[in-house]
Amino acid sequence: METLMTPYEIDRFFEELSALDPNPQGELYSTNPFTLLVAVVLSAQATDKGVNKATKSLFAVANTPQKMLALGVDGLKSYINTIGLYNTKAKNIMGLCIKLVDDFGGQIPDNRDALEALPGVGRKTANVVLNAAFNEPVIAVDTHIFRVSNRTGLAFGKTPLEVEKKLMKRIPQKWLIKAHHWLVLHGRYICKARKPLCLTCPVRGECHYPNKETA
DNA sequence: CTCCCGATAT
DNA sequence: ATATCAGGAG
Repeated sequence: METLMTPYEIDRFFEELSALDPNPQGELYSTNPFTLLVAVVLSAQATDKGVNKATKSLFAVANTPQKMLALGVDGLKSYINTIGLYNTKAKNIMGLCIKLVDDFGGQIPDNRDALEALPGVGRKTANVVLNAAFNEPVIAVDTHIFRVSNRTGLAFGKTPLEVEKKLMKRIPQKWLIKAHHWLVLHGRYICKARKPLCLTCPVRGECHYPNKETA
């Protein structure tokens, strides 16, 4: 049976991450809120490295909804066909651009309901935009944060939404905005899905993951 | 729950 | 060879 991190351990946990990386940045390439939104939609079940490779040339040509629409769905596909699930992503991005132009004057809406009403945008993507583009203290629970939370004992849950609600209650306000990036980066490079680097992990002292001696 | 679906790490 | 990657829609 796994145990939850104590409030004291949670504070230590983020103190450690803060000391190592005081100003954590996302690794998805973007130039404005619109390209951020598109990059996050493309990043579903894909590595950000692979997404960045495609978006570097795409965003040079199309950094607004209007310019994206001008490419046409097949033109867009020619840029992103190295990314998994690219057919549905291309369709969603075109629909998303139409809605941005028709309903929001080409701007990115700043509330979750409007964001989630865009094709291809669910709660996780909406939360990333709210956090990164509008500086709101929300946690977007992706595959990394879901795994890190359940492993370390930061928060347990069977679904991302369940984990998100618990994280919002358990993480002190002062860490909340940066916690999102810290947890994603920690999951990507240390608390990896396959071979977590427990022996050299900076937050080993606070972590409740069993079997970390053998990993 | 299934489908979408290429690149990369192991 | 297969698990995994800043998930979302039907």
